[in-house]
Amino acid sequence: MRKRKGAGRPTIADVAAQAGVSSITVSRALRDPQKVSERLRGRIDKAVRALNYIPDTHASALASSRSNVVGVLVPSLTNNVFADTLRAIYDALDGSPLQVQLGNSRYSAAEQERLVGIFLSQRPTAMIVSGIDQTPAARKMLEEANCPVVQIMETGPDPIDMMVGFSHFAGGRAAAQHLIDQGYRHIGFLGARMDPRTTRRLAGFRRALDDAGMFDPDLVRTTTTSSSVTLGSVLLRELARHRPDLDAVFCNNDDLALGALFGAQKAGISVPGQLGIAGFNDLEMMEAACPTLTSIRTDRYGIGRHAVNMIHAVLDGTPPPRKIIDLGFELQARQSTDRTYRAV
Amino acid sequence: MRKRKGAGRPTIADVAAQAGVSSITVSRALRDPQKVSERLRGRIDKAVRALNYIPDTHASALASSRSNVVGVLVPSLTNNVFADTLRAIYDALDGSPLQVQLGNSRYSAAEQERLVGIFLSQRPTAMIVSGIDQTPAARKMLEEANCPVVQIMETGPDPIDMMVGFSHFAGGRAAAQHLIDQGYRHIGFLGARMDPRTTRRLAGFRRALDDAGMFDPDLVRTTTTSSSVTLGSVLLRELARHRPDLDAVFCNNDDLALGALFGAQKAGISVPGQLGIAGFNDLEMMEAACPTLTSIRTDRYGIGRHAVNMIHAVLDGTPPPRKIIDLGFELQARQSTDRTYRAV
DNA sequence: TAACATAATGATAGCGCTAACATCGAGTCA
DNA sequence: TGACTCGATGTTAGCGCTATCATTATGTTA
Repeated sequence: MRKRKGAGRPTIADVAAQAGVSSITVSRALRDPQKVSERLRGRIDKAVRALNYIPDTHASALASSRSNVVGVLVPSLTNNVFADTLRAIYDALDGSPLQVQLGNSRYSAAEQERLVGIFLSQRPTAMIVSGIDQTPAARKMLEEANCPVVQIMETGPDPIDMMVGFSHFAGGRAAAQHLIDQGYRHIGFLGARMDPRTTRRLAGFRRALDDAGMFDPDLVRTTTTSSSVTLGSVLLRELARHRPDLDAVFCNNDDLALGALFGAQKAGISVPGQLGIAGFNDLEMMEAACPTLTSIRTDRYGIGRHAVNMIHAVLDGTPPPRKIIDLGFELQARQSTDRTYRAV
Repeated sequence: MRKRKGAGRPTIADVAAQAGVSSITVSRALRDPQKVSERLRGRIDKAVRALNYIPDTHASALASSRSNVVGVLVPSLTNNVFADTLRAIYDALDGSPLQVQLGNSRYSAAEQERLVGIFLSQRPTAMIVSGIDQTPAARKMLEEANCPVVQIMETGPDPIDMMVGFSHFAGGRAAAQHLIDQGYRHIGFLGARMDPRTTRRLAGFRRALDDAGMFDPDLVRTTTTSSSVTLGSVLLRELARHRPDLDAVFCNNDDLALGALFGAQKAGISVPGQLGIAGFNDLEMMEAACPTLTSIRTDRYGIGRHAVNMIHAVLDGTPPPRKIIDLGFELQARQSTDRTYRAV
């Protein structure tokens, strides 16, 4: 025979037969129970349970040309920064029928492009992508995707559709300015990975130091390897050995800053007396450290929340008033950059 | 008219028309290029690019009753432990056509059950779920899912299908035994969240102390709130104030252990001289800390890798020889539990 | 050269669901 | 009472793709 077999699972027709109704009634009972009388609803529920029926997402998406997927692309799963944003996205999507489809681009624009293609083939309800440095092809696909698109983590002049983030340049600059204001004069930079955002932090750092006539390229230590506490410890000790006049470091993230603290402790350098340390993002541990560590607080959770809210707004037909939301940042000045602080 | 509109995107038929071939040839050219002559392949590729054609996953999945989704359920996205495992899963799936669909159960068995239902409705190729404490309904669904299922992070006697992990009980016991062996006598326990796995670590801890006649429930501090460095710092100081005889703590994860170190430093308690500290998981920072922190190293990356390998094996028709893989753990004894260690 | 593989392509009919329209009975109101 | 609304249910025809079989062109062998 010419028949296909399917997956062998019970279908909506099986449920309909068992309940003695038509398939469409089952479909309605499942999607919008109020449209079906209580009597039939009871019979249908019973049949669903009896057959262990699970509706087929793909068939549903195909028939309605509507999926319930929100595609989310992040460059890293290990980085706490994105974990916070993801948590916000999951929280904000809670209760809505939307499902997250998560992609990990591993800090590669090419990989992001590949994933954009794969994700769009699911006809997502919306897309959330990290950063503003998409490849031209990825950008084109997203522009033509016919769904809301939110770029997160950063702001920039030319959104694909919508944007939520903050200026990493301004953050880096503020951190450097703080160190200058605290009286540090030989300020170094420790940077790992050097993706577009950390690069812009460095640019902001440099601008502040340039403006103060204090920039010294020899005090900048960057690597493309991924960030870690160990790396921060190593980089700091290298730099301190190479340049004994170093009196402060801005670390392009908090892992490095924590590592720098440990590195200083191992090298017998007192923080903040001999060395000031500032990080970026203000992870929870910064406040708990001893001494407490200065950082630039960023609202990762807010970024995720706003991104989902913008999407909901568009889907509800009430597009948000502003296409670009800058959530800013906040300097958290703590003991590690307080020259008047003396350890207990 | 009775026509539906679809999503308005180009379909495989549009590509076929443009290339002057039949749809099925386009389908073949896209899925298995060798089956189509070079001449047609060229025309088809051109048409695909010209129309910006993106195939529809849902239609494909429906027609072939086969999706390329691997459903992965983890209890947390913020926890580094799962981040490592996820990274391994993504890495191991690289190059295969399989896509990860990630779900966040937030440490709730009920939420996990709900997500199992949602995920199975996508007819996944395989499922990876965290833990062994599924609800009966979730377990039943997974057993009947007709796809490979791997339970990860833990081992237990009764797998749904396959398992990769290690014994948290044994890990907790080994940590406690180490502290006993190092000569500590008033050993406390700091625990956050207290999900099934951390509870089993506590049980292992207790067993070791019971066997040594040293268990003191008053030295156990647990909370159901989620783990953090700050929490570790707070719990340690509370416990040390309440019980000045405390001479060591086993923290049910590394965040708490790091916090305990900071808490001790703030309280002027020297580590390891006055207080030994051991953590669990051996995150990268443990080796970088000052003093370096003892922990139980677990192979989170290996868990993810093995899970995917098992799935690939089953899909290739060569089921793995063992249904349960215990990757064990490894005690990393460092300065924080070395009573002979003196700070520089 | 007949008989038969083999490769390349096509026609057709679903996959399991839902949009769009159709029907039917019960109430409503002038 | 007849015209009409309205809610509940059903019929039909796709959504965009691929499994399955059919066909045609191209060698290959005895």
